[in-house]
Amino acid sequence: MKGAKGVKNGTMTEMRHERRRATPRPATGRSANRALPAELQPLTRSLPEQIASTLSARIVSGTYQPGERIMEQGVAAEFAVSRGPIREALRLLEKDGLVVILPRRGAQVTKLTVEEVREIFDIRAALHGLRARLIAEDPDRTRILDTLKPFVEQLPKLCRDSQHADEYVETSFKLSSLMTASSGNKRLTTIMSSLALQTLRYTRLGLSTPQRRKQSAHNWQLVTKAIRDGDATAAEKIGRQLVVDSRNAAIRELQKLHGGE
Amino acid sequence: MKGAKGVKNGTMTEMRHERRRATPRPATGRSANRALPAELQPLTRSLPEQIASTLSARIVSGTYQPGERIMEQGVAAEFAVSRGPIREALRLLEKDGLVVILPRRGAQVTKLTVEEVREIFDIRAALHGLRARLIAEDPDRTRILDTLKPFVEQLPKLCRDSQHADEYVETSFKLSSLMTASSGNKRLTTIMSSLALQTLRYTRLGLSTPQRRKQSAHNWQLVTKAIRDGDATAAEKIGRQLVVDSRNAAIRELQKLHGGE
DNA sequence: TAGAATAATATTGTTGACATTAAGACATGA
DNA sequence: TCATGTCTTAATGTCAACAATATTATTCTA
Repeated sequence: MKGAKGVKNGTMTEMRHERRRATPRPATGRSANRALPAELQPLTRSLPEQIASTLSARIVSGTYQPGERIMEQGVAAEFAVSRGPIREALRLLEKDGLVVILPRRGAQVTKLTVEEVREIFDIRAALHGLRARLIAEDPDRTRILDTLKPFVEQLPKLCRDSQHADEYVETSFKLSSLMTASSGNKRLTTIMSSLALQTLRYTRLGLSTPQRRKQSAHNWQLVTKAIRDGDATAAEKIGRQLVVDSRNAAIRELQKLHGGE
Repeated sequence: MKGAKGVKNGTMTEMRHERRRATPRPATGRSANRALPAELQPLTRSLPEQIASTLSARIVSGTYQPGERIMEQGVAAEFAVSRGPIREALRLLEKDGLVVILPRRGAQVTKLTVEEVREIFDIRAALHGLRARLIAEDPDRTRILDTLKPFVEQLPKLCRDSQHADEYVETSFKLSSLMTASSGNKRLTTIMSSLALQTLRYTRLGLSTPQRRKQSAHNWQLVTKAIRDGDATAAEKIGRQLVVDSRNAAIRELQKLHGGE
């Protein structure tokens, strides 16, 4: 009952001794000793970030179940590093809301109640509204819409066949991410990405029927139109409604499965 | 140039060996081996949490300047612990957006550009609107308003004298926190507390004149009234406007100080 | 002197060992 | 049978030392 713990995914790529080449360094020579050069983010992802990324994928994909404990030494053994970097990685996941860390009890995959799912969707709705309004008010909105166009047009094609359900979810997720990034509000991007990731499995649940996908695709078209028209108020309203519909569908399916996930 | 680093605040209270008593444990006897008992949060704050709390106060109060680096061994020496707990504490602060941690470069106090301040206030505005709407739709809203009443009534008294400026900010901050907690959306509470803390210094800046404080107090009364009337739409609109006014004032003062903080 | 290469130093990253505590197993007694 | 207490086990918390890297200071050269 002791060994045979880890290796839940195939990504066990010996992260130690990776010798990631230091940033090529633009040879400016001069060292900016001022407080923060900021701007250029590190090209080289740190070890904890790499580990967090892997674990994140497992959580979102369901390899790690909600409520499941993630224990440090198991992960440490798997990645062939000590527990230090694992702890950092878990803190990063906590920042994204994917795990909860309780003192003396370690990390466990976030497990949301129906009520909490509803709460997060409410927040997302408000922020989606804000996002739609910001873009609708942007003079550059037509250029932004052009980059979104292929995705919006892709959605209706993926409605019918249940075979393409996953692809639909993925496309709408990308569309949403791209749209958020286009809003020009960096902090909003951070928060919404985090919330979208936390609710991705529930969003997927809510998009399991063709009708719902049709409704979703329709909503996206409406938002796009309102933005193109520059109608900020309408864009905000529809953007919010899009998430509210998503929320209702998700909760309906959730309660169909069991009373209190 | 080596010694004499730390001890920026008087709170150097030998945190090591604190022997915090374990949670009294409700003596249920039965051990729940299921995944997460959840609910009851640990009564005993962990060492990193205590340290993070102290550092947080210093950042918000300005003892640590924006952009300033916080180096691990300095803080470790001050609190008489090793660097491990300090790192965890810094991660906690990062989660609250009070510091930024860059790989190989450590933690530095978050320094916001005017544009970023505007962004955060925009998000806060949307969420304040959501909050006001949620409460206005709550059947229990009158009871909630009763708990808020003393604060709302306190505000106008603190408008005139610039002497009470700090007290005004503090009172409105508490009022806002209390109101968020009353919204019933726990995740919203987390996010808004974090954003409010990040922008506290700018909110303070925006409330430096008596006129602004009068405007703010008036807004609070309007929100309260709309909520009492159960007018969710109005409550949302005013709740949002309250933050927009706060934002505009803050940015005005910020640009009065210098072009690009 | 200015600028670049180089050395010195300070700081973060990682590790393995140990301390502390929680969870489960077992035994005892009502 | 159930509750209580003790013991065992396993996990997290902390530490100090070392490795890798960034930053600063120095030296060298044009």
